[in-house]
Amino acid sequence: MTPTPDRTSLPEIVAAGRNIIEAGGLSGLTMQSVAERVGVRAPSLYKRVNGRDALIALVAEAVVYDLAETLNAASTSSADPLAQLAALAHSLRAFAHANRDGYALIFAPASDTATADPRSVAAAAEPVFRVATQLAGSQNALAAARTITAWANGFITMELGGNFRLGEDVDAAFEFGITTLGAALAHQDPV
Amino acid sequence: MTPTPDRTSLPEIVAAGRNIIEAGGLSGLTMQSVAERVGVRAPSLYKRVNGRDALIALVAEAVVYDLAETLNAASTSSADPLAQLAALAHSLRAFAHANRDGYALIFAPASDTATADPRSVAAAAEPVFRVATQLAGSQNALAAARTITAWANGFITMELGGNFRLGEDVDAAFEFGITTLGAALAHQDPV
DNA sequence: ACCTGAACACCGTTCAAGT
DNA sequence: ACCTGAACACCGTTCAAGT
Repeated sequence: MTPTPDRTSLPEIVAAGRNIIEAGGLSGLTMQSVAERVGVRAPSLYKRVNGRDALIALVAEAVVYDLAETLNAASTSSADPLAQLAALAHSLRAFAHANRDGYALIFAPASDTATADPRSVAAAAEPVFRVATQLAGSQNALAAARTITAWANGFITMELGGNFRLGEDVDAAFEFGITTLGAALAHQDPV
Repeated sequence: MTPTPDRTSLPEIVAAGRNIIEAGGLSGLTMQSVAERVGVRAPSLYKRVNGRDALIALVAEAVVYDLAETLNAASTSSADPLAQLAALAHSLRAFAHANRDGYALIFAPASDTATADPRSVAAAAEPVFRVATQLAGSQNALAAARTITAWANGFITMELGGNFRLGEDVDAAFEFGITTLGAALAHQDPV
């Protein structure tokens, strides 16, 4: 007679998915593991989520949302464009290290893996676009922003994927990239 | 009595896996789809391969091997370091476009996905290391090579992942990155 | 209106039995 | 020595039946 009260919610499900991914990787996220975490049976999840891939996409979206907040905070730390670039790069790397598998979801290259909406990713990268404009001028802003984000994301992906040789000074290579890119972009003619 | 003759081989299995990935993505690669492709039943694959993850790793290794050949060929195209950098970048991008899902395997960021041996990847990147040495001097060679590969791979990953807005001039942004990086690295003091 | 058990199709993997 | 069918555990997903 009386309708059963809600035993979970979409935000709770997404949070559970995110925790599971960070603890045991993407393969650990099963409909059953998520259901168990929120105290429900797997079929019930389909009342709020379209399926596993849709859930993964929602998790990716949540990570991007957090990343946007992090980058926004980092971009206000200084007025000097070069210092701002460094702050953005460092906070991005720190975020990736703190959210390893969640971060991997954002730019997941595999064609079948569900991923975040490119528009959300672009929105999160807004602070990068602003500093690129200051550095290279509005004419080159977009290409400059692409160069920065591509480098930073590529570096972090390689690092987290274990593609740096043991004993390498990874921190130094990261600093080298920041200063090299910063100097090169600042040499562009501002328009 | 008489032992059954071999009905398939490891190279054939790896090639089948690679074709399947390129046609239908990583999720299309199942032990059954591979077995069917080589004319055998799924359990038979375990005579030559340790399991699905091991097979994926072998596919990744095969892709890296091809990539190494491609980059080696591109690196001999010119004597000028800047032209060589451009040639390497272009051939890497062309290779990634021609081997989308195979390329994604190389730097797969997901912690659980099987991936290529970092040493094979490093070997494939040898031509990049050489041009980095010429550009930035042996002192900065490693950090410079990291900057180049991180940028190029990050750019390609974003591009293949659909993380560029529609209507953007992606080719122009790629050229911008090449010239910017080339100029910046050449400004380093050679040692 | 939400939840559940049961069921279905499809995985990866193991293994005893065939040749 | 390689191959196979059968079996097992575990997925994602659907759906009729409960409250």
